[in-house]
Amino acid sequence: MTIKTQFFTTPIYYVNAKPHLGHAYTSIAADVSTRFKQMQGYRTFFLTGTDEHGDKIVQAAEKQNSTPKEYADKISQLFQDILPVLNIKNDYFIRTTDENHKKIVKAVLSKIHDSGDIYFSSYEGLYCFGCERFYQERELVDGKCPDHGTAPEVIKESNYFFKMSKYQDWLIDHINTHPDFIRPDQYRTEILSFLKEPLEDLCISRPKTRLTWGITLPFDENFVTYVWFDALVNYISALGYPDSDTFRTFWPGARHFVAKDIIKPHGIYWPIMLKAAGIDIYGGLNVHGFWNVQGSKMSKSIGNVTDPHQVTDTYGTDAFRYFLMREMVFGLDANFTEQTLVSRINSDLANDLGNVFSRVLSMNQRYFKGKIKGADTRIETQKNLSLKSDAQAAVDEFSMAMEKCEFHKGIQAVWHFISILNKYIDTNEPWTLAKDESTLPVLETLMYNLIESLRVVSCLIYPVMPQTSADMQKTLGIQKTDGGFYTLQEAAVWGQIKTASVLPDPQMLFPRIDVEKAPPKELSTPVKSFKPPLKEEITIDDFAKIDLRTATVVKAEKIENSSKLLKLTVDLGAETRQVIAGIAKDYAPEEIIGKQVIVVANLKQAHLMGELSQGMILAASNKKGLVLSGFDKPVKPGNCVK
RNA sequence: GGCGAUGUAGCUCAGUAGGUCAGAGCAUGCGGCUCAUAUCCGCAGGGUCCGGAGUUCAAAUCUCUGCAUCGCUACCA
Repeated sequence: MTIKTQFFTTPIYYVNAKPHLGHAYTSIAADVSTRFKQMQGYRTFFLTGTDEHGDKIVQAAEKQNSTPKEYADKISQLFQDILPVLNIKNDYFIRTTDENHKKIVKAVLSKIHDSGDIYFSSYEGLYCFGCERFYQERELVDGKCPDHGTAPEVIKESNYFFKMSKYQDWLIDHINTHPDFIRPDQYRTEILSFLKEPLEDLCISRPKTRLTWGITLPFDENFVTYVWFDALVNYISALGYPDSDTFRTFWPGARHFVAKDIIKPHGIYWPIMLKAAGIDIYGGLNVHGFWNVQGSKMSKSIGNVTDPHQVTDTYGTDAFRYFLMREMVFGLDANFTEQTLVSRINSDLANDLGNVFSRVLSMNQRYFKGKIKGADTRIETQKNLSLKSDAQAAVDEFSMAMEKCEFHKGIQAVWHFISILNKYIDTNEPWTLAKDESTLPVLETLMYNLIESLRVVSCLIYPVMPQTSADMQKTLGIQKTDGGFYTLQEAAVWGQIKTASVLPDPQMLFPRIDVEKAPPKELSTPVKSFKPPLKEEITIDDFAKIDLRTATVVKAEKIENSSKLLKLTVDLGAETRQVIAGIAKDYAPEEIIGKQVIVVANLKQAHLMGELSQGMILAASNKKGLVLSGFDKPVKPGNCVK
């Protein structure tokens, strides 16, 4: 018989930032799924890694006076170092700067190039030589580069393009015929709706005159490959595509864990790349949502906690893993707060799991000095004391949910079982049975069933909390060597705890966190950071170039077909001008007439929606929208503002 | 503006072949137990299921419309 296999991946993380909560979640989810698949008897391969090429890395490296490679080494190491901290067991860690990866990217590119799906083409764009990049019209400030203040030049550049459009219909069909291809469903719909529009071909190169930190195209020495083409190939290069056994064994049915922001490259580019290269399409995508961390509202302790190192240091790895898996519905966004985390730890882990474990084993200690007595099946039937079917139900529900990445439901199934155990104890009152010699056999049956149930619980929590699972099993005297685990099949077999063995005193699995004694909130100063980050420092001379003037709005009207833009006529004293302002969502034309505002008066004029704009009015922007600048006393139009 | 999603108890959310679907967990209050990490068990309070209209004998659940929030996108000088 053939052993079933499963390949799971995380995205390769871009090395321009340190690992944070989002990275931790994706990796933990993939790790949990991997461990679960192992419990189902699958052979698994779990891949993670870092994405290390591109402009941003070069720039970040320059800032630190190091080379791109040195910089990438450093950040990549951070991602590698956090894996053991989160108890993630990956089979391989790939880096896009690995020689083998580069080789395979080239091989795939050659293959697609040979088959005619890559073509050379030139296009025109606005290019700033200072930044060494193209700008979209709308990115420019005053028609100039926002960084250099110089007007970008229209240049013609040639690049290689990948004919994605050719495969659009094929992809739509593939998604329709493979319901599992993108999960959960909402993201499948999203991709399909995106595919209703014609796909544009993908630019996959950068000339070396602009970027050298990348993989040279195999068919043109003067170009490097750009962005996704390099990154996505990691999923097969890591397995040793094309010839290795590992690739042959694990590639079929591969599933990629990704956050919702990168479903386009994964759901569209990647399958088309594979198709074009004649490689089997991966099995599917598991798409998850974002963690919201309420930025500035958070106290320091909470704020720091979003650093995975901090939170695991404070609360432990298993508690962190549990919280992430329990709190987020896979696919939807969720909130991360320290308060919720602590609440989960106290109620679910300490009060429920930890307490029932301690409760049962302490009783067994007290009544039988830790010795495991057996269950009397006759008494069990008579008094209806069996927990077997409840355990089986927990295993079944757990399995069904985990299979679909419904981690929260899987966990709920286990906790429902724990709740049954508590009720079972309450109903049968072992402390009463212990007082009467004649009911000792009933007590023995009771205790055996409870301990057996703890065994089942210990097996089921393995994917989410491997360490706690092992700790429980050690106490129960059933630990596997080498951090092993029980398969679902093994776990479900009732009656495995050996009678006559003696269990030690239980240790406390999860101490309660005393909320009262928690660090006083007022002591922790909020860590606020500018969002978006502050721009580069400028001098007073730089600022002096900007000519700000007071102005009065004398006329305002909506621009047809525009949802954001208002056409304003402003009085600047010396002259009146027409200014197009993107404030229509927050201000009705009539309500701003007569308002005094600040205008950037020496801004180069531009056209928007066909309308001339001779300046720009200043407004504060926040989440809710825009608030116009103004003055607390009336001023004459045309005055300087400084 | 376009496309999509969401809107159910104080909080986080379950809940569609439309009829015990008005629920769970946490939080709150009361009662009980004492084996356990002041844990566990039971009970209670509290909701116009975003508003409105419609289909139906019957709608949180279907249709339309409005409002709010979020995401993507278009034009944010």
